[in-house]
Amino acid sequence: MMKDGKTTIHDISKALDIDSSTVSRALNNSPRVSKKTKEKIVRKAEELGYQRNRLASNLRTNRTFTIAIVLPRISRHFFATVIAGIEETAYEAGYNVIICQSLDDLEREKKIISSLISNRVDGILISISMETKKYEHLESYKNLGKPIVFFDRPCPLHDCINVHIDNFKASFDATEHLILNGRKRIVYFSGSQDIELYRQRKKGYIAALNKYNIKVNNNYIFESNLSEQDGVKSAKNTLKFKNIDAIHSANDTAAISAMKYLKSIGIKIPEDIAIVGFNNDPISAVIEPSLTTINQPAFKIGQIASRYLFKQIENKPIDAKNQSKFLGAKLIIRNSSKQ
Amino acid sequence: MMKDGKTTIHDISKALDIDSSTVSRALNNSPRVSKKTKEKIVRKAEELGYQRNRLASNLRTNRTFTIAIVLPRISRHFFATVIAGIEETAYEAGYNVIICQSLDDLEREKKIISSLISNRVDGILISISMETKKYEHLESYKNLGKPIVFFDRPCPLHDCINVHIDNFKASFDATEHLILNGRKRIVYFSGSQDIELYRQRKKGYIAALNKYNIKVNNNYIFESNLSEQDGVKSAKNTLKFKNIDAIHSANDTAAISAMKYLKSIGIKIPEDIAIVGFNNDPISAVIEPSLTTINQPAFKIGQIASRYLFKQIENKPIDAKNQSKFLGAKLIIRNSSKQ
DNA sequence: CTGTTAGCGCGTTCAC
DNA sequence: GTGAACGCGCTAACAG
Repeated sequence: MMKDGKTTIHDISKALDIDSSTVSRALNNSPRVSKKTKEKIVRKAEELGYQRNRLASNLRTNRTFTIAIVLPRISRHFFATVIAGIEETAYEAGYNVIICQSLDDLEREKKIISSLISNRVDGILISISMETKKYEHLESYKNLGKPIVFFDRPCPLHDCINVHIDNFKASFDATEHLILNGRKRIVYFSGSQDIELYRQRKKGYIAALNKYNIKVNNNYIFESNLSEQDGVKSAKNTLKFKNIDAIHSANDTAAISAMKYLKSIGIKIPEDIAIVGFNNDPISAVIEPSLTTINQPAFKIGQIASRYLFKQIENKPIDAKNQSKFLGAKLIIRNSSKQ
Repeated sequence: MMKDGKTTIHDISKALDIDSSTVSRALNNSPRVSKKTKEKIVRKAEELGYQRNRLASNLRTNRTFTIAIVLPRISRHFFATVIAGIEETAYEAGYNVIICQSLDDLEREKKIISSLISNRVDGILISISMETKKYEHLESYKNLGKPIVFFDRPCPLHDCINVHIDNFKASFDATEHLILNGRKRIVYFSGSQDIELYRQRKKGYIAALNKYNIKVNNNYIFESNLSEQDGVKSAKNTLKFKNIDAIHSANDTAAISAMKYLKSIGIKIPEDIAIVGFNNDPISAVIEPSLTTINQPAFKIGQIASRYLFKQIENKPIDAKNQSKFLGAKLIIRNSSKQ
């Protein structure tokens, strides 16, 4: 048959002289339809090449079985891996995934959320843009009674789950690692202190210095957006000091580009200088095997964040106080209403 | 107001004592509504925090402003970059993007397509799974009158556009490059010859040997799925021969893992052996700068493929005979009905 | 267990 | 230029 895939439940209904509501129930595997009629209906449906029109059922039920991922940039390895983790979970649970890039642009993020509201996605997984400091756009989504889960970049929005690593600890460990390897004059490439994640990382760096009684030299701390250009710029600034023996960068983008630059001007890494980066990207580990990096369990983050989302969508009980360890970077899961 | 974002056109209709159909027209910017009422309506809509319910409008119009990308694996750098290219174009054109991974599993691909039919996505961009040799599932989508564009992996399905590089030429160039650098005994890691893309690449390899009067030695050609494990296995097989001075791999995964393995057992690359890989991933270029790779213009492929898709969705004229050059890998765009 | 009825929120006739 | 009425395809609510 296959006539355009436009077969509706009414076609089945007519062909079998069974009411369309029964057909609907049967196709939804409702327990309130007898096995026999169910079988008859299912057979006919296949015969006619029936495919449920989800648009109609979405409208009726006000559900879409679609979730959205909103993140700065798909092509960053960390995010691509998070997506893979989410996608796996979603596929198993029967959800579609739509993906939106904010490009770290707040206006774009707002537009995206507005479109997601119009499209009535069942839930949102988001790593907020660097520019996001107010959350009205997200609140207006929440007001629909639909859940948001934040990953990577924490957000204090009421009654939302956050999934991210323990940035303080990861940064502390990385710095300590350098110190224990005899590096004491450590330049720190910091991210914007408007952002919780980077505040935590900076604190970790400082705490490690304190632990080993190394004086914190504010001149050694460069704050930037940690872009590639920032990495080069910060590397150049680093060279103005004598005797620097390590760089700790709060993200991998800046770490890698700084390293590339330093190599290009003949500085041997890690003999002349050691670098620590937050490794989201396999390049950093490959480009210089001795580079110290903090692995973020990206795939796991995706799985866990989306599982929490699905639980909320399906009104299942959640316990968002768990804190588990993964790959050496402690993973934090918390519900911001509990704070 | 913001009462749940549940404002409908009827709320606006009541508040203004204008019929809802007029409200609908105004919000769709129909020319058949006076400027004044239009303005009044738009103002009220904003005041009430109205957001169109796309579920309803989708049902009515049988359009979704959503396209789907179906590909083997998101986390491969090549595909992640293609996605970024598609997403950019889609965002500009006002489309949502939903992403589905086939994991190179035909059954999964079929399920995905079936779900996309149910969800009435406006178009599909697909890099078919390795297992896909028949195309009924794709045809039943096409029968809805909706377009499919194939990228990376060509497909002969009638009346569909294909976007991919010139695999023959890329492979020829790579082999020639090795030869011109004095490498003559070149092992070739081939992909399955059931797949058009790998047939082309193999032909390119052979053609280059022919050009320089190098005899094709079939023992030097290993066919596999080019996975990481295959890379190691093929590398081991390569070592059984004496005097091999180059490896040309039909994909980067196998090339990289072969190279890692060879390095691990003390073979110096490229002094003892040169390797050519198809570079989809920046790692391969970074891990061994002298590794020769063929760059695929992934972002461009995404942009171009999605532009063709949007044109078809919007019934605009298309010319799918263009062939442009990009980054040294000739890009092919063709409509399979023209063949 | 099955049928009847009604309506999700829009967009589109067709009148006037 | 605007209003009334209908229907997209499906499912929830209520009968029986």
